[in-house]
Amino acid sequence: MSDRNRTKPISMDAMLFLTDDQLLQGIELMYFAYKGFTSDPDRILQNYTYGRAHHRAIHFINRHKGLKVNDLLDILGITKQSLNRVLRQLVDDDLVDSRIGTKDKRERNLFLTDKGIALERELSDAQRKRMRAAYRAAGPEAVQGFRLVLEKIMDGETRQRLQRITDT
Amino acid sequence: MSDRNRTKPISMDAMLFLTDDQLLQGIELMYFAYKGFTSDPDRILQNYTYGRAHHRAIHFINRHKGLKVNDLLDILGITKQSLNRVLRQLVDDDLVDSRIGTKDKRERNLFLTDKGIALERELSDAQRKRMRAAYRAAGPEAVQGFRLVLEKIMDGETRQRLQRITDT
DNA sequence: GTATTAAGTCAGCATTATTGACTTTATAAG
DNA sequence: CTTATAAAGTCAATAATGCTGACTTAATAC
Repeated sequence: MSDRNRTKPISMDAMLFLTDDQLLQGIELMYFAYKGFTSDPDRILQNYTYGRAHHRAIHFINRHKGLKVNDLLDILGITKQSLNRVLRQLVDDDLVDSRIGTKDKRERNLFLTDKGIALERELSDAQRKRMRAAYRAAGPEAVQGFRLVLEKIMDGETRQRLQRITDT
Repeated sequence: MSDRNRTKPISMDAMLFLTDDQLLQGIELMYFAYKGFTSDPDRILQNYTYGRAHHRAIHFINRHKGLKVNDLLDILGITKQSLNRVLRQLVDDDLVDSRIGTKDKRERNLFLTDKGIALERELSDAQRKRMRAAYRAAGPEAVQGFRLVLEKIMDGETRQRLQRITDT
């Protein structure tokens, strides 16, 4: 019998349920949970002419009121051309207000209008309700763990980008 | 002062960090984590002619070897016509083997070929690596919580569907 | 023998993303 | 002051993934 076999009776991997199958289960869980997570807004958005892209724009404009177009592009990780169509619709439909920057007039600061705030409410209420129910059912400790793992799954790049925006 | 105010000094919501802002943070976390979660496979798939839809098909055919086309449609929650394009490509490219059912000859049982198994490996290795790192960094208790909350976020319908397939 | 089921197909359309090539306006650098 | 850079916006073409509707083929069920 080798040294290796004698000195590693309980591996770190075993403690963490890190068998390939357990990891695959986690991966699936992530997929299905995300599907549930987006299902409420998706259903609501069907009543409008909007899709997920609009939802995301509305969400982040609400979270970071007055953010610049470039910041939004940075957060979403999409191209200017991709956002353009969506943002133009939202501005045309009077959900988003695009104000010329006070310091630098090239910049546009984005805000939700009252109409935009109303839609944001409708969307996030549904999503919050689901999260609240899940949190309740799972309990406070589970929520702590949930958040911790999600943070670690995120790209480091994304984490930094978020930090940058939040600091501003 | 009303009874209600006196008897509820610390609410269940407060214990669970259920303020609207905390919930919104959880929602964002979910969005960004999912983005990170899919980034590795997405990068790999760019080297092929495939996308996320192909990945999902490959994943579930691997997880439930020999599953029927209808089962796969059920799991993915998409239409037959949507899957068709993807599945045909995978069969044409010799990644998936579609065998006529032994009991009911109308049915097709789906399997990965050696080539399909190789791609599945490449994709899931990357994803597992990320999950393993996140699990390690967060610790066993956090992982427990993570899984518990994700289960609760899922649609009840989805949970039942999964159960149905797993039992088979 | 007819109805139903499983699978597969074709056509057309919508959403969301991409790249490339520009324009306009405003600020920064020389 | 002129030129370079930067922020925003636009047009066109393309791709991936989903949808609905309308079918066909083959096999099983009644």
